[in-house]
Amino acid sequence: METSMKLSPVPELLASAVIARLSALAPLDQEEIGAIQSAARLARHHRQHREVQVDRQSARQFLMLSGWACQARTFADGRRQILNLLLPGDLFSTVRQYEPTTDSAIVTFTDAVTCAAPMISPEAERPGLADAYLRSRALREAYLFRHIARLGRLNALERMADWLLEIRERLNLAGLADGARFPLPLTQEALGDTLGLTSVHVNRTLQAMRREGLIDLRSGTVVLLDPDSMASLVSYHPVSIPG
Amino acid sequence: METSMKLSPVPELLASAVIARLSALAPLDQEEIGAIQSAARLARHHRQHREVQVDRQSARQFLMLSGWACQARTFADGRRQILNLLLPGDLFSTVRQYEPTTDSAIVTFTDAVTCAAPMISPEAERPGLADAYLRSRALREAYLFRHIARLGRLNALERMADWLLEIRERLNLAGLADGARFPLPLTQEALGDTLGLTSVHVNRTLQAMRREGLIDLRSGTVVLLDPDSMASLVSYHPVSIPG
DNA sequence: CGCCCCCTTGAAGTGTGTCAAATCGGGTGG
DNA sequence: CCACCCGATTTGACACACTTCAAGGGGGCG
Repeated sequence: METSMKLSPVPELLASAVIARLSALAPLDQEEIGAIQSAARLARHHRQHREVQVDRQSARQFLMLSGWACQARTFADGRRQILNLLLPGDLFSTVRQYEPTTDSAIVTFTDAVTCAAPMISPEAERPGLADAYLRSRALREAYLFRHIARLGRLNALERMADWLLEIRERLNLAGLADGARFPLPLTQEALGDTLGLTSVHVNRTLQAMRREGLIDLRSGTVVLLDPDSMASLVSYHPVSIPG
Repeated sequence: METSMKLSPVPELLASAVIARLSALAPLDQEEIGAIQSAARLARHHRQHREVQVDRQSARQFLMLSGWACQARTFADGRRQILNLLLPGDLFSTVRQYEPTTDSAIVTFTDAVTCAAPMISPEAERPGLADAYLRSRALREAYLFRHIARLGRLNALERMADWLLEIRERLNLAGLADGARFPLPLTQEALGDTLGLTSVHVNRTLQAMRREGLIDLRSGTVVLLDPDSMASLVSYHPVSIPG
């Protein structure tokens, strides 16, 4: 409960992941960074395992300031599939894709903080921010494609390896990975819902990776002990958005 | 080879799928329809099983005038996963998501015809077209999410049922499905690459669906004999993009 | 201290993959 | 018009990756 409901403790720090990520995607000028920081001052706090409700009147797009969340689809019989992971620094929107309420929603894994994404209304005035949003959306699509290929064609070990490498890459962009070490605040059941596996098999897969000396995973933090051999296992290449 | 390389046989007919689909997404005025038809006059023809190369200088986005294609990822060992199907009327772009040439590309299943998507440069001048593009992109994302849920959590029979219902829905939007009957110009191997299965198991699954009286599939045309029970099998709801 | 959630492990079942061979069907050339 | 060919479909037997069911253990928090 360290992320309490009190208002914005130091907005500069709160927005650091967003600023790191977006300015890695496109250079931002001082005014643009200021716009993000003011937006972060109107942050919304979300407790863990809650559905994220944002009012679509205020904005079309939002920023994850901190915490982990996901878009997930739940089937009638309880099966669940995580569609898209939301990490600190990510830009997201809240289109309800399917009809009924059980279908698709944004749910937090941890306590999280979001805010409306600063608008880019006068077209030419904030070229960096517009460009960063554009690239952020392109990245998002690249990761959706990777997710599809992973679920369709990789086995459990490969899925896990590919996914861990992706998460490191994404956290790294937001300045949240320390080399090959990064936080992983998901239960094995949530991992299963992400990778299309049962939690039991996630457990066995993680055990296998530990035995092979590929990872060290303890108390919500993972270290990739041999990222290179993991990458060659699934011929992993970092995504790169041209032009 | 009936789609030959000769230039645009009656552009009005050529663009009919695009016009049907886009104007179903948002009402288009006469000028906008004219813009599509002129764009279709500069069509590019692609032979089946070829990679689609479009020059990104001419446009960012393109329209499928006719034919079936896909974006697919091929792994180093030959495994292949279809990421996104392109049907007549679809709007698509050609970002290379991954690095090497083997990784992700647009490939035709049949002979196909594409053209550059008419621009929407002066913002207010073509509100219908801009809106249609926006909704087209939202639909595309909804189908990507559906694809993910399918691959992650459905078994072979469910995947096939869900996918067939989706294809009918999409073809229907472009005016290309005749009730529950529609063309399906994919080999069982291509179906496998779409659904994350082997062609052998696709075959067995189709046999099972025939035995159950769910489908009639012969010579590139499928008829859904019992769409309702198929839909309840996977709790299928048509996608709907709000406001 | 005790509860609850999460992780861990085993044994058994099953859906899908693999390998291999036969058949079908449409297009081509003789 | 027939013979051939080659890719696509079909079928069977077997292997194995993953699921299911079930039980036990660990750790944090009230």
